[in-house]
Amino acid sequence: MITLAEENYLKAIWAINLNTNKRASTNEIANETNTSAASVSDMLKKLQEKKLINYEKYKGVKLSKKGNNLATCIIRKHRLWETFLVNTLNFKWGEVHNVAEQLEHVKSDKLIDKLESFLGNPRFDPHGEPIPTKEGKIPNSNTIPLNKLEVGSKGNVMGVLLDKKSFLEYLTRLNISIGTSIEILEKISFDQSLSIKIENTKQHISSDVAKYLLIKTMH
Amino acid sequence: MITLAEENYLKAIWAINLNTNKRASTNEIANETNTSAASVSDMLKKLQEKKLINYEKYKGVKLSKKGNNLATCIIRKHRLWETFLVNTLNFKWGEVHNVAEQLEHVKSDKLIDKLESFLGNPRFDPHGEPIPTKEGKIPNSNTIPLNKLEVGSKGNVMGVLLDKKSFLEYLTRLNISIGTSIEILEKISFDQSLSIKIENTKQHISSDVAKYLLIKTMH
DNA sequence: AATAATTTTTAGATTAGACTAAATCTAAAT
DNA sequence: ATTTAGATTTAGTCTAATCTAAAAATTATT
Repeated sequence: MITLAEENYLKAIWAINLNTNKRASTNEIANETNTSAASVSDMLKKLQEKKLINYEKYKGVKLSKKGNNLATCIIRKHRLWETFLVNTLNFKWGEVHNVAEQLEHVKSDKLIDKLESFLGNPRFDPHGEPIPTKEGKIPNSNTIPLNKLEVGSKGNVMGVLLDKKSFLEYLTRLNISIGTSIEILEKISFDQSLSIKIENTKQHISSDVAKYLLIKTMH
Repeated sequence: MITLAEENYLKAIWAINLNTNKRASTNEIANETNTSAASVSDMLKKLQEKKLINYEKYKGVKLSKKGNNLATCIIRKHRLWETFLVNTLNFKWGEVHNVAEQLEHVKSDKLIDKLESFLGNPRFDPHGEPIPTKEGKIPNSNTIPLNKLEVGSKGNVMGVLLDKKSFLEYLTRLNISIGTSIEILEKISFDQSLSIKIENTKQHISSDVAKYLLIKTMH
């Protein structure tokens, strides 16, 4: 049986592995889970014991096949619950993260399957992130972060890479949500900030914001 | 902050107080929570410390005002989630208890309020049990257990007093669900078992079954 | 009323998950 | 190649929630 704390560590390692594609370090995990390096070190031994990760002292960790399946399953639950909260219960997209973090740990395969079909088998959650299938496949959205696009490109916002309240509320203030059309007018070479046209209004955003916005370009 | 274990103890005490209307004993609570009397004794001190119960050594416990409010709130969540599982996700009424026991601990007032209004502010759950309101009021159903009725009475099943899989599956086999019409044909004085007519079919049930069936009589 | 049976509490351990502080290892810089 | 800075692990505590076994209190029985 897997505990709640273990699930949260797996999720953290999954997120680090995903972004950087290299072994997660003890400090990175401590940072992601808001715990101390010492606690992480303890927990890595337990997860190794349960064959959920590949761990060598001082060398960082990767999820094992088994650990990856479990983590993917938790992400699946998180994103389906977020979809439920926004689409069915009319939560705003910035309010759902904390609640979904609790709901994702509820243990019942039947529940999540029935929830999925009730929601109409969605492939993306309200932030545009792909929802893993029951088999663990992660849909491809063919999107690219806004900061990787060239001046002149046009496209639509398909998702965000950061599920953080302050970020999402800022987007709302900028009038940006899923589907919003965006065109890059100018890139400032000094700080990589961008002048963009949002639904025909000119705005200026930092590169920090741009890197978390997923765009599907037109071609 | 209240922990998961504390919530479960409050629920257990609530259930015992409800049925017997007297102080819950250590052993009763241990039985209800599947723990040892020693564990209960420890926990009662903590709950007393937090002013959630009135506890005197060797004298049993009652919920305090504060403890009762909290317990009612948990029951409310449990019953709303059961309603969701049955009405929205099409679970069978015998399958929902374990899942609802997990969902009831999710902490978010907004979630439970939105869920309630999504479900159409139901007053009774799929087992016919009253759902406490946000203010803690418990709707009255004007029902009476089947074993308290006299021979010749007619009525309809409005709920069950036992949320246990084997019991609910047996009811399904007897063709009994919420709304089913029932008439008492004969009561065997030896064992208090009953001959009843269920939707025009004759059946025989034990007094153990009868006492958990809530009937609304016609008059 | 004294004794027996039962219930409840206390005492002492255990486990999971966290922490701080100290020790050890790795990697970077001189 | 040392030294040093930074990362990681170990050692030792702590708290919450559980347990068993023993002690104490209450209740029931003769």
